[in-house]
Amino acid sequence: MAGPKWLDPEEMKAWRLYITTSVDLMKALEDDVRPFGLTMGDYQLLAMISEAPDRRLRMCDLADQLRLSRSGLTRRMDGVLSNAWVARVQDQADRRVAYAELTTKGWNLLRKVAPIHLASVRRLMIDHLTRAEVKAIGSAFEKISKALQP
Amino acid sequence: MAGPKWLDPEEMKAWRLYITTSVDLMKALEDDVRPFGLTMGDYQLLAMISEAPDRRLRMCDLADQLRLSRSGLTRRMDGVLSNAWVARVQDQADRRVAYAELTTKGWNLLRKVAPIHLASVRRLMIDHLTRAEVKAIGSAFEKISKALQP
DNA sequence: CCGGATTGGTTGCGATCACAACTATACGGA
DNA sequence: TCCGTATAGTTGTGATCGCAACCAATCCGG
Repeated sequence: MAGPKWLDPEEMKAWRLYITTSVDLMKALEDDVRPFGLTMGDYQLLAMISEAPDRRLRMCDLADQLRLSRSGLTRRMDGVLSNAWVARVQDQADRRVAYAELTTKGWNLLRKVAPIHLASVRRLMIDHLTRAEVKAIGSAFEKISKALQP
Repeated sequence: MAGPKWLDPEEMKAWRLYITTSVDLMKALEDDVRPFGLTMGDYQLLAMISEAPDRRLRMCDLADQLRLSRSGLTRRMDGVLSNAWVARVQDQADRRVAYAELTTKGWNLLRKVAPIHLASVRRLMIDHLTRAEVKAIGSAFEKISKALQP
């Protein structure tokens, strides 16, 4: 390991601000989607499905992409299913498989909320950053992500 | 608001990698402290107290710094109290106030775990970044943090 | 010095989510 | 074909945490 046991002041500053600010940022984004009856978890689920072919995704792929356990996804689906934003579609070929499919109602909701959510991301984060900082965050987390892949 | 409704590709890349990688990173750090019987929440609580004068902190200040609600902190204290890492000390002057005070046992644990935790932060995050990226993350989250202050 | 407002902290309750155990389906080698 | 294994998803249980309601102690205006 290259480094000493401790982080130098700049590393410590980056680490601490990243950790504490991330929590605050998430709560603020949560506040901005709540008026639509959504949690950030719901929003991310809808957004993820909306980008898949036919606006449907296998449950287990969805769980992986959302960083949820299988059971976590089952429980989260309860909410979006009962609101009829997502429909459950059983695969005919492999009957173990279920798809989560965005309904028209879900799609309409997402079209309404997405611009507002993205405006929040801008207002709370992106608009405060220089282009270089945006790029640095992109490249930094890309490397961190790759290193985490095992 | 300066921007259009959507994020441009670099902004979107930064945003998405930041969001998803942060979850993975937290889980990996969680894994690294678990062998010591700690959660990251416990660790951050101990670390926060350890830096305060006399290694004690008022409950409500601790809750604010940890981004926990009052009740959330009460519950989290249950764990560290029963492990005797932290002691509860009632303030004599203002009898509403309780302090969370690091015990010798808690201090010894923290001295053992801190280098290992910080090594994890290095290995999983800092060591993959250039100095410029570390600085950019520091300055970026500093600005985001300031903008979030109500 | 008294009564209302404020502050500090806990408790009841509900939401979220992970782990382990379970069911059901599909696959693959003998 | 058949059985062992792997894969997809759900359910029981327990941990974490926030909100609302609550109690206790302090502060403050009159």
